[in-house]
Amino acid sequence: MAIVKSLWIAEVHGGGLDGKEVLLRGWIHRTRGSKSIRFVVLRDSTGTVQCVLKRAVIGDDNFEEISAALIESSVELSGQVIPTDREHGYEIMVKDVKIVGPVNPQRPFPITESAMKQADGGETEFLLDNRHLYLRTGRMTKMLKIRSTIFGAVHSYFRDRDFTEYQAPNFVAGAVEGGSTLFEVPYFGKKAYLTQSWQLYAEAAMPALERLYTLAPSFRAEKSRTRRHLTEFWHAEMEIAWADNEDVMSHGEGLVRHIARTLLEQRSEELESLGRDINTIQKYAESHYPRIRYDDAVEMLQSKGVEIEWGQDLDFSKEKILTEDFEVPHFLTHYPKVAKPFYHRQDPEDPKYVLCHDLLAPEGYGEIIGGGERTWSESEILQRIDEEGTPREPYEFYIDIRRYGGVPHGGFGLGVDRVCAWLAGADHIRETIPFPRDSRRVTP
RNA sequence: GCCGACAUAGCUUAGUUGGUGGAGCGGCGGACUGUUAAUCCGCAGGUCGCAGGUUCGAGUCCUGCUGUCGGCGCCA
Repeated sequence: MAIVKSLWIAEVHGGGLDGKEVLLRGWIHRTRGSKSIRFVVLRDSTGTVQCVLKRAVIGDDNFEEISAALIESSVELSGQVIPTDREHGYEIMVKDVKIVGPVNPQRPFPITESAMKQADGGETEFLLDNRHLYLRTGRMTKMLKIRSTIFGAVHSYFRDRDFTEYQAPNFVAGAVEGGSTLFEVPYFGKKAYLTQSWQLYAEAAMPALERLYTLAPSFRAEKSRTRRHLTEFWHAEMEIAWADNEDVMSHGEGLVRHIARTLLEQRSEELESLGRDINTIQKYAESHYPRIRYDDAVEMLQSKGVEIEWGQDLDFSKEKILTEDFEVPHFLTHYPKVAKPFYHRQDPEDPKYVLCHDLLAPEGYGEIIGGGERTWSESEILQRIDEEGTPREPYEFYIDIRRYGGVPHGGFGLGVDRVCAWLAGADHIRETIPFPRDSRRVTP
């Protein structure tokens, strides 16, 4: 082919190429035609364009070949950009075409219109089994771009504020919380576990870096069957020295707003084509996120007739009722000490509570952040561990951080996939990650 | 861990009180010089998830198993 430089399809639609000859590379999205004319809708990572192939122009051999080519065959073609008043804006009047990677008619591309029909806002077993092929369909492609932008926004938020990115090991010896939800892996004759959180290791580096963050996978062996749980999920976590619960919360709010703002700037088109109302995201990007104390939340629930006792953790069914009253994310703070693990610092003003917070996303998406101020003095941490009945030994290194110049500090963890699901308006967290892992699926 | 559904062609599905399993999409063949999920004609494609049972006869009724989906708990 005479033309060397290939263009993106988005560049064609960008205008200014009327009458110019271009080379495009991509995959056949749709194809239809008759004995002497063929229409191929070509797709690349930037969009689609209709290409018109006439037998009289490209010759019999080329014409037969392109007419026989199935959906998802990869092709390279060159032709003239022509404006059209039909649906597409611009088309390519093709002069030359080459099939690069054909599709065997014995095994046509399995993801058909009928398979996709069910996928709109949900996923079928078939599409999950064929995830490697589903990725290239429009809905997943948009989701992956939104996801990438969110990941980028997490990095830019922290880096613009002088946080240092810091990595913790993924193989660990113990749990952050619970213990029942750890994935055990054999480790040269010993037992190791996949990390549930970066936090304990982050606290170790807190006196060195003071402001640190990570964006890494966490693993939880929960047999959860819900639309907001994965066994392998992406966790954006931060830890900051000389900070109290309020300071940490304002970073949580800042980060989420920054993510929403970045999406508006860079992915409005994708969001809208997934059916998301931009005004909704605008609200999330601009509003202040209210704070409610646990006690007030319990009262609100009781006034709605929900049966809840003080001291009980707020489970999802109760979160859902709470979120009905809010149009923007909101923090729940000051949980009862009995409901939270030892690393949450108890409130010096009332030791029944701990200085913690959860950020709940509206529209029924629920918890996206969990964080708070850490128990930072040696005496308090020993007291909290002992009163929980937790053995001290596995936490010696954690206690050491307090023995050598403990300072007030705190941090939070944000479920990035949950944020993707919420902001993109996905029905299930699985829609937001290329190869979702849950208690029943590790393939493909 | 608990509760509830579902399983029919490559995909999405219809299938009546139990009586020889249909369709649309996709594929193949043909028609058509501008289509838009192109259209029109034709063809192929099924161990009705698996194993038992009831019955003259089971996709349909019963039991068990497997798989999947949804919800709860747990959490991000």
